[in-house]
Amino acid sequence: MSRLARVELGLEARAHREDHLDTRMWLRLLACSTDIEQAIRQRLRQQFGTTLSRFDYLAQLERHPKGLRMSELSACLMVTGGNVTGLTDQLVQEGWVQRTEDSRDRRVWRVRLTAEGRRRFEQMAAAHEGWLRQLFKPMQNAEKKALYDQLGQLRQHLLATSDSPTTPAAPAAAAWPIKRNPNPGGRP
Amino acid sequence: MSRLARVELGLEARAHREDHLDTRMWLRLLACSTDIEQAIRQRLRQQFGTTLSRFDYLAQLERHPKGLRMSELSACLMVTGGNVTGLTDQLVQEGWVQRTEDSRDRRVWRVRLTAEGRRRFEQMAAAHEGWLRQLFKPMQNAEKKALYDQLGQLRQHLLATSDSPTTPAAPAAAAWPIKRNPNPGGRP
DNA sequence: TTCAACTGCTTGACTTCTAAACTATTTACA
DNA sequence: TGTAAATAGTTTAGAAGTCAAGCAGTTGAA
Repeated sequence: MSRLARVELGLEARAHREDHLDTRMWLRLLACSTDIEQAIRQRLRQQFGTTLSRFDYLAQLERHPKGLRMSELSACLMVTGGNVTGLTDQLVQEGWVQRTEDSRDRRVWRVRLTAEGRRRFEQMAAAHEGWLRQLFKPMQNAEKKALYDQLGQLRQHLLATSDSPTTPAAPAAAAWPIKRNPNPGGRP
Repeated sequence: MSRLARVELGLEARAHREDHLDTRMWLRLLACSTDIEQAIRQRLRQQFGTTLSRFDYLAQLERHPKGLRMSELSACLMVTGGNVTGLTDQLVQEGWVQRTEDSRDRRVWRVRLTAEGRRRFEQMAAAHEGWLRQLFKPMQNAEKKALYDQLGQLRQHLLATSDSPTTPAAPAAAAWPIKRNPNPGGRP
């Protein structure tokens, strides 16, 4: 057994037997996700010298040959605009993507893969799919399909809930009974 | 609809229709996990002024009243040792946890919750469970149970696979056909 | 037509995580 | 016993993320 398994299944160990099913489900979901993510991250780094964020970024562009705006990338990748600016700067400098101006609105950048970027991304994508095939090899196809469908339903619920006005995104001014880090901004 | 949903379901948009089931399953799993994680993170920050990492850290300690070694925390939390050192420093300074020496081995620290830390954590844990209940409210109980079981099987497979010698953790010296960022370490 | 409000992106200060090198201690064994 | 290897934890440089402030361009209403 791996070291992780010996120490009570990692993050999932947070679940007490008496915890609510909701909590146990979430911790298990998180643990699976983290396991896989770390495996992918490691392989991307070792075999391609790149990171998961960059891979995700390129993957979105590959889906959209006409390019995407920064703000669209930001939404697709579920990260902030500042982050997209930084990633784009790097990838442009390394020749994977290019920024082009939008003729209608001079504020916007349209980003797309370069030919070279596309070629390289396709290699990574093929490897990526292979890794996943290997990771999920022990699962029956029916199992996979069932899990895929369950997750689809969960996602629907989540998206629906997140819009509902019954979930105030931010309680006007939340009480903060807890002292914040008195030294924000790095080591002494 | 939320902004995210309009833009093709976020990370899951990476999935082509023709992608292998493995890929689609992973992207969907990741998307669910990210959605929930961001919701929890936001609430922890707004309502308790703390972070998910700290919450996870405290949760592990709460499960282990006798305390844990740094290395055990590192394994449980699935993060590196350096990270645990940093989190511990903060939490000690803020009075949530305490380090005590191990009498048998002077290299090891045993970390445990302070009384105050435990008291405060319990408040957060209660809120946390409430948030999850709300997030998963639209799901049927049978659905939840099914998903929980599916994920359990997946986790078993993953842990088993990660140990198997057929998955070389690190190919001896991987080819790096890709030029690394020529300017490592920030902006020009 | 002009100016206030909005939008799209960038910047800068900061946090959190990683990987890898380092220190201190323990263990194994010749 | 003495020393090499292993182990526990810390440090450091760098990646990647957040948030908030700022700037340039666009829009809309007086």
